[in-house]
Amino acid sequence: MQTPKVTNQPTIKRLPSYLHIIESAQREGKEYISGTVIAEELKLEPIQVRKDLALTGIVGKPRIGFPVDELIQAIYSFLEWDKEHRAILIGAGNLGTALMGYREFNKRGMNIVAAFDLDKNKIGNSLHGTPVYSLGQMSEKIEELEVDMALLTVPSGHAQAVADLLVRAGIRAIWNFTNVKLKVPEEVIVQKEDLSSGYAVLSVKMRLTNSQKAQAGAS
Amino acid sequence: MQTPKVTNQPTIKRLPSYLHIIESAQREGKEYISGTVIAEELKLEPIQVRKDLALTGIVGKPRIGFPVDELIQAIYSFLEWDKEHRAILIGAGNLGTALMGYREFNKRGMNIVAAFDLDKNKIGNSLHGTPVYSLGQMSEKIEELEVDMALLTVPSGHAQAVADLLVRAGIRAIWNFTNVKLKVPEEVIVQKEDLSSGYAVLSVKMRLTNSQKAQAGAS
DNA sequence: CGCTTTTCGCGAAATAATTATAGATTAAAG
DNA sequence: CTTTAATCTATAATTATTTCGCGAAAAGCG
Repeated sequence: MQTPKVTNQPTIKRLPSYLHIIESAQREGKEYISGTVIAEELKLEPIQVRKDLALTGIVGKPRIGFPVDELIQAIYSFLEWDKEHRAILIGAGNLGTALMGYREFNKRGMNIVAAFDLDKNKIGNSLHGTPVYSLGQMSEKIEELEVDMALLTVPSGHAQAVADLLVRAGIRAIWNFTNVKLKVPEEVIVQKEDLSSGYAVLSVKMRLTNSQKAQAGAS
Repeated sequence: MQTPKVTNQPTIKRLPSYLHIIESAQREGKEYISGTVIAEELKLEPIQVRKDLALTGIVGKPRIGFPVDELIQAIYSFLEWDKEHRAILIGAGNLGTALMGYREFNKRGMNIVAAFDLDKNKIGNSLHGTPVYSLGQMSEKIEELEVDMALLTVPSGHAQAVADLLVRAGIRAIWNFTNVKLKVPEEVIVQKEDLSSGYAVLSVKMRLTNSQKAQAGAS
């Protein structure tokens, strides 16, 4: 396989967790890490880890594993986390503030350069080092700051209206933390972060576990 | 198929978004909704929506669709969102506070009955109506309040230690919002909410779009 | 009423993702 | 220097998930 398909979503979603482990191996001074070790840490199959890592193009050495530094670099490059992604955040409530304070994003190339809100008490101040502007200044700032993406953390009632503003201001990628399905032109990328879906999975797992226990008790 | 497999994760993750649309149809007074309409709203294939909904056991009528009230009830029941899930939250920072204020959880059967933190200023007060206790009171309160699950929103450095406490206190399900892979006994369910994985997907989408544009420009 | 259209359900086909197998490579032990 | 065990790659097989094709049901309409 010369160029494996790069659109395997499950694989892409696993890469950050691999990165975590590989980086901690790096901190421990290890030069190599094997797929087996990563798999054990994450309770996955070694074969799956190796296949996922193959996507980055790095080849491992039998008996010792993959070169840590190269692997980290390759994952960063695959995700374009080695380049700066300038982001803005709209809605500086609790969730928005939490995201601005999330250090990991910085390491992953995301730079939240400005936040926007309606709250007069927040406007003009800064949160976790990010200046907060009024919504009215958004278009202007998007241009001025050369923004690549927007994190949307407004109350759901305002989500679509703000998304429309963002699109008109030229934003091409929106990370949507609201529970609203946004209607945007097809060339605009929307990544929806859906808390309910995680809760749904958890709920079903709990139900299955409980019914298993009930069965075990009955038999 | 008499009993379709109930462990189709992608399907389960889509159910909440279906629910959203079906409930808004209900608010508009509609008695029936077709898979086609739901699919259009979410930009999915109608066939996929129908197949997913089949999991709930509800049968639709040709030409008009699925009965709204029954469908909602069936999804709730499938996810056990028609029963109360008593939850606690550990780590009343920005993210934790945001989650406590997230009204949708209440509608979905989740009742956050207590929060725990180390911050003296928070302990004794309440946030969004949820009382905040000290971490030391946790085991006691878990028993007293008959808690089913725990939302973990502490700084990653404390995640494993708190998880150990939770397990010892008898918690069987943890919704993990930290970026730490928790080590817990296998009978304990952990649902990890991984922000980085969403960002990874978004990043790759952005890269592909940009390289497409570059190609289009070059040709 | 009979024709047309929409939508459903089922079984089958196609596609995507994971897991298994086989052979090759290399470090370390004997 | 040979053997052993761990790990890799590549290909094949399996399993999971999505999509298709077809016949049937039901509403709307002439």
